[in-house]
Amino acid sequence: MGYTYQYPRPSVTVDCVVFGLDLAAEDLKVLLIQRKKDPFAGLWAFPGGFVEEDETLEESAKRELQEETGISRLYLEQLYTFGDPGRDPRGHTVTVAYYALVKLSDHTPKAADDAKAVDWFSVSKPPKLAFDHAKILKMALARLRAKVRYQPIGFELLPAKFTLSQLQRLYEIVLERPLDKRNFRKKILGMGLLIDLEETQKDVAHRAAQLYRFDEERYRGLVAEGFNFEI
Amino acid sequence: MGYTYQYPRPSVTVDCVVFGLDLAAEDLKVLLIQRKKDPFAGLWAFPGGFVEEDETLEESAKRELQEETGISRLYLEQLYTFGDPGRDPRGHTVTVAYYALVKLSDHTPKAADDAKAVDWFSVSKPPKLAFDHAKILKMALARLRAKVRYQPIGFELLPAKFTLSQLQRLYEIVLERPLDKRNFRKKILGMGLLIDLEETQKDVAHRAAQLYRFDEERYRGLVAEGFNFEI
DNA sequence: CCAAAAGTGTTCACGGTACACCCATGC
DNA sequence: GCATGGGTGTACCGTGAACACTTTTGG
Repeated sequence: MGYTYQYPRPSVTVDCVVFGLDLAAEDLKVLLIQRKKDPFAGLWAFPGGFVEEDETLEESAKRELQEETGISRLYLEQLYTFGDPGRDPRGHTVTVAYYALVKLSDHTPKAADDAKAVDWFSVSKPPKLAFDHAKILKMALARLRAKVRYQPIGFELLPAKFTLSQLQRLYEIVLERPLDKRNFRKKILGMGLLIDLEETQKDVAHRAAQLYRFDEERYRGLVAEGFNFEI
Repeated sequence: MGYTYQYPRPSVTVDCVVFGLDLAAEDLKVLLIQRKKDPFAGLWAFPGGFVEEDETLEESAKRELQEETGISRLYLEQLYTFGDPGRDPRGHTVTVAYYALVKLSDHTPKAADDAKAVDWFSVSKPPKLAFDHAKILKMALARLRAKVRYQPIGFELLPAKFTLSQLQRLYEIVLERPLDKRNFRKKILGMGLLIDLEETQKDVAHRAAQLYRFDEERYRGLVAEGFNFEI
């Protein structure tokens, strides 16, 4: 039994580079799965797998993520397609890579999954990666760093309610450079995209900060008028 | 005869959206091929075809372009991968789309190719396109318009020697808005990326303009120092 | 001498950047 | 009362935007 074609066909897979922000450790994390089988048994890889019939690439990416990590709600965007022959020793495989942003708080420990080793790693010192996943990670990071500056995707990494300091720390972690507090607040509040929730942090050992949420609706409205988000 | 696999596999193709700049007509053009066979016989499509074993996606794109249009030297960049089931009525086909920039002067008539209808069309009024190529064209245009502003790829569309007015017209055509002549010159010359060839236009019925060429080497040097090109 | 495009400076407004202190809260 | 982060305003500078006339060349 099998499927026969006149010409050879490469396999098509999707891979997801899932980013999460660890505010406590002030670190950007990536979600990886440890491979049980060869090739690259023991090394870590992005969640992903074969594209099935009758599903779009994005559906495929979401399905694999759900199956392998239980993650469902996320920001997902196509990154790049890698198809060098030799990138998979088992045969020509073209992989469509996606990158995803999730709220780490929604998907914390994960390690004790169904016998599968799934874990978050610092993007700055990841374990040894299978296939060409180190190259994919590098490209995903570059894309995230570029995109976070001109699209309000950073909010996808934060809890729904966040403080201005958390938002600033997010940008500092992703962009790997310090930002001036007063200028940051002036700029971000000036855009009018944050809704003051009239609610403050609880259980902090210092003055409690104001909580905000991102005004998605207003953002769409402003974009329609030609507004450009920029940090 | 044939190739048999345990699971069904989508076909993998590449498609190239080739842009050329028609300075005489002040128009941005795209290179299309008329389909002889069904599906979509008679409609126009981007050059492209199946990815073969043992070639990278980019090699594949270049090979198809060479075979179908004779074009070889060009700027080529991956655009996006389209894989919706149903985008090809013959079966699930994933296509990795590239976009390319060529110097139109090097590839002018083309129409009288080996019985194949190949022609340049204005991007603003293309003919009816096969498959989901209208969607791909739209995305390629958006990418070009965005990228031309922060990467010096526009030069790929101009002859090696060009005048400042031609360069300005290029940006005006691609961005679809007028630019101020004095500000444009101030900015572009201020970057120090143009080499004055100490040579002027010939055979023009008005004051001959100075010719320049893009200083690729200096651009790479500046980028290494953290320079960002921007129009 | 006329048509056509080349070439050239200045002013103004705005946004980015630099920078330091007081405030509220919990322990 | 002290440690910890929260919250605030102003001055300067550089860049982007607006804007009009003179020069050169060929026909």
